[in-house]
Amino acid sequence: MKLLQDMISPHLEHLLSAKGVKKGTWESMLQPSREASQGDLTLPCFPFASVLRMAPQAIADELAASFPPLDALLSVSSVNGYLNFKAHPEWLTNAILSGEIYVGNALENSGKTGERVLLEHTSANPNGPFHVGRARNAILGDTLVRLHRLHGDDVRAEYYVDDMGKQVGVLAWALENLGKEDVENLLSEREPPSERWADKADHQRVRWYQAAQLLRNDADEARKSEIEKEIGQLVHASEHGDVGVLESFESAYSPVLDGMLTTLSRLGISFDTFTKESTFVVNGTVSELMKTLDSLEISGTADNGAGYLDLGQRGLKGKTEFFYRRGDGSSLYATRDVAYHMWKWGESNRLVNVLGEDHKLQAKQVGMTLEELGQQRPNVLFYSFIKLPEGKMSTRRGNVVFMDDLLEEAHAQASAVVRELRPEYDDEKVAQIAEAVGAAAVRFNIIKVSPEKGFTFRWEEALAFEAGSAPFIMYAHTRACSIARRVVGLPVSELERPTVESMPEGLVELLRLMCTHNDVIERSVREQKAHLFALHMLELANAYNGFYRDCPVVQNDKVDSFAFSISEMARELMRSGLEGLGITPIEEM
RNA sequence: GGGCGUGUAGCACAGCUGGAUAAUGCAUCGGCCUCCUAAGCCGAAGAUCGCGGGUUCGAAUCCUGCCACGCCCGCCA
Repeated sequence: MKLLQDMISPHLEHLLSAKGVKKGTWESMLQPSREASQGDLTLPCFPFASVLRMAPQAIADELAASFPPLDALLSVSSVNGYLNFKAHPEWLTNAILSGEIYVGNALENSGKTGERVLLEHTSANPNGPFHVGRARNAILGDTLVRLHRLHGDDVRAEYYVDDMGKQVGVLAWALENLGKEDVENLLSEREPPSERWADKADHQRVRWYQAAQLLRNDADEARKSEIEKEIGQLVHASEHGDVGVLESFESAYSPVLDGMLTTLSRLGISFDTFTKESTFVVNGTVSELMKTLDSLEISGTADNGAGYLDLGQRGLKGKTEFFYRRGDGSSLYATRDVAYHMWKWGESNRLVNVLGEDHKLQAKQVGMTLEELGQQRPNVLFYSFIKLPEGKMSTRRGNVVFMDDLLEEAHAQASAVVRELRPEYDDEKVAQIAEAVGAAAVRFNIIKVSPEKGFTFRWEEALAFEAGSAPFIMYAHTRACSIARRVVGLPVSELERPTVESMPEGLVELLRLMCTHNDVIERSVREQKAHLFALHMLELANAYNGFYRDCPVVQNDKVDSFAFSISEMARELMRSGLEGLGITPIEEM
């Protein structure tokens, strides 16, 4: 609780420096209490024992006894060598009602902090529909975009479009060379495509991609080498910046990308800018870059003329050679990525990338190369893959859960719940609620766990609508909305602030949590841990439910002005917080 | 073989810049709708923090060895 910390730090400094303990040695130790019942902030006194030659307990006792009384403090206590500070609920009330808690807006750039962040995420190859595995990147990335905005940074969400190279080449070749019948014959043993998505280009065209991949593996040798030759020529041309080929690639992948973006938009995910990988080949920055790399001290050349950097000289372990140019002179994906990053640094003063854990080595190589060129490394958030109970997901093998299907299923399940719980709602209302709840449940299920943890996708978990899920938070928010509606037109009491003695537990808990709200956003953004904020939102909703239980806002058709003010503030925080998680804060459910 | 990551109640997951009785949800057991939406609230039970050693006043957290799982180690993207 930074609010409280700012109040007590000067006094602690005064007391401790008189004893010869410097600020640097204790400042970082003043932390939120692990035991919430003991207080809001705690200073463990054990480390001072040897310096002061006193027992920790005695130090804590002495500090507690000599700490000056402050409006901000309800109590200072000493327990087992810990110095505990408890915030005064009346002071917390004052902080909240006087607007010291920043509500923020997750949907717009405010420029409050002056930070300009370029956040690249998703950037999936446009060769087929989004599956749940790929979606972790998009959900993680979009949530970080929103949290940065909530924090007050200016953010640009960017999609790096892989518009050249083999994957797109295969798709373009297939669309050019295979008829619908060829494709269906080749894929006759696969599950047929879902009727539901028959009109969606990503679902259509991925069949061509899959068919081509099958052919490349299973055709007779003559046909195989012919196909490889044709695809190879396309890929080669694209990598040398052949504009005609790049245009044909674009017309192959564009409808697929559009389909993928349609899926993402249903999850509330959108991008500000799209940058094509080929840009840096066509405009010459990649070949410029390769020349610069050639001149570096750690640069080397292989027998066939390929260029690499020996990153082992800079401490990289394992495979130390990082190739940036092929023997034929063309660039590699990573080379273009370096050029892309140099461009990005010109656009912004902070870079964040969201990448799958399979890109760790690559990202390290790109980062080290940037440093070698006198540039900074970007911040990278890595995540582990989502698996199915049957194993790894793969578009190629067709072992996937499509995001489109998951969202449809989530909508259907949510719809069933709403119909059962609220039989009085009409179809339109049910559909609107089900859409918000379904998408929220899917997002939250992924965002609430820390990214480095691999997890297995299970339908029953993704579609749980109970405590610990998005609907739980949404529900607390609708309660606050319901109160706000109820209050309209009723007589309102004078605003009378209760004293500590008359504050029920549920109110105090809510006040404390609201006063940590901004701290959690700050930390989530700084450490790139969206799950911390997700868990905080669960706690906030839980605390609101406690307040709802203990503090009736409307009683005997009269409005308690104080309770209503707190409820409204909590409603605002829940609304903006839900938006920060990419959840639509609906007013009824 | 080398590098990186993960291992916490039956299941899932938080805590990992060392600090108190390891937090939360599901599942289990019990209680609460004449009262602002019960998708809720209150309570009970449930944990050798993968295993062994070390550092420390104090270790889930740091170091080290081992075990299990995941990802990577292409002049692919």
